[in-house]
Amino acid sequence: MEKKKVVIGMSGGVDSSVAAHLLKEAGYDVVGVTMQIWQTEDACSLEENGGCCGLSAVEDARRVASDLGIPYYVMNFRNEFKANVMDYFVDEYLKGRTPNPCIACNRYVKWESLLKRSLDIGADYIATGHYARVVKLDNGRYTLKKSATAAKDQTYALYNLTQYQLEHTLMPVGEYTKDEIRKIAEDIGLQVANKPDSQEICFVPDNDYAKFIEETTGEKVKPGNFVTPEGKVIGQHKGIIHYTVGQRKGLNLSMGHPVFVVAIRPETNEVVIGNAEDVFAPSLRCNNVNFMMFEDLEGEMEVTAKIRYSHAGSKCIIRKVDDDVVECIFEEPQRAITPGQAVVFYDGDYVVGGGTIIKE
RNA sequence: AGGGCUAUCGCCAAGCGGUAAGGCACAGCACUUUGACUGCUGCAGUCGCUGGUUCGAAUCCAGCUAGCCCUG
Repeated sequence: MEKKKVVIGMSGGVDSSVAAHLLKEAGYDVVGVTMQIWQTEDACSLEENGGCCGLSAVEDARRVASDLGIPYYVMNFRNEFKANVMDYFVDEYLKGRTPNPCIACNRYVKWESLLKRSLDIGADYIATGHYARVVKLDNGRYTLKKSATAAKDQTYALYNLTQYQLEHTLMPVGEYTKDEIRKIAEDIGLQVANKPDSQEICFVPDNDYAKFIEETTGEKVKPGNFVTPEGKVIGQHKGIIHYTVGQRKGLNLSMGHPVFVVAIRPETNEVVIGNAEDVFAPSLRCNNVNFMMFEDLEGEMEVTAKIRYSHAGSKCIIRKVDDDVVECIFEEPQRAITPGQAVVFYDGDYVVGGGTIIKE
């Protein structure tokens, strides 16, 4: 029987490197690929920022592929990344919303572009170093299961995957803890064993995303008013792109007690400021919905929803209120429900589906 | 140019003769494959100015300056 061929997306980090190793051990015909996304050629050799989409990606990944004895290629996805991740990121902020670029990158770049090109060159699967597990349910559908370790689970950022994409995806790292992965990396002698995890937005290395937006658009954002929920003006803000719901730092508002961003109003260029308790809300709505466990949601369902990457999850009831709109009513009010962020529904360890949070 | 009140960190504010609390803001670090939240640490050699009393003053006294209020 012929070996199945799998393309592993290699970032040069520990996780994808070990994933490649695990696949090879499991008997797959493994091909390593690094996606060129935002880096310019001369920046690729810089030695900073490990992990997902870091600067030293190509150099490290090539080295790992060589160590593992697998073929290695670099594929250019700059256009796809620019259009679907960077431009989306900028547009969302300009609209007063808070995007999650990693989710967009996963969906459009990794699971649309990379998967297509991989299948084109004869692969059966693509694989990544995500902490998540692809499983097939009794009803024949594919879904994601949380990784073996609650401490590191990345299913949230992958809720968008279609059945077809899941059917052609392998995530071998999902069965292990981060420590186990590092241990394996050490045992097989990988140089990258101790590379730090990635963080921040990969294409904004200095973490000043507002500056990035202004450089991209070539325009300064307009300052506006900070207002209370009652409409009283209490100060001037630097432009709505600098803020997100729930934010406290950087407001430069000295009210005697902590104050937070409650909402952003792009129509009037206002940022609404309130107390800690004003940031809580009992429900949300989302669109761009994708379900994994079933074709479509019928009636009501009790699930656990995560409203941001590092959210423990909270019990709620979901139901459709329109063709592509799901309403989610929480048992307990949730803090900083933010338009533009993803909400992902879970049934135990399994991903039910998810969507993009919209304004109430 | 009569009378009263007030002047302490960017903002608010303790202090009432014994050697500058606290909150907010701000900064750094930790956490984090998004933005945030959170936690930890830091943050007035000086109390509007000038003199005086005292072993010792932000705290008492005098003058000056500034702001607020009342009466001309």
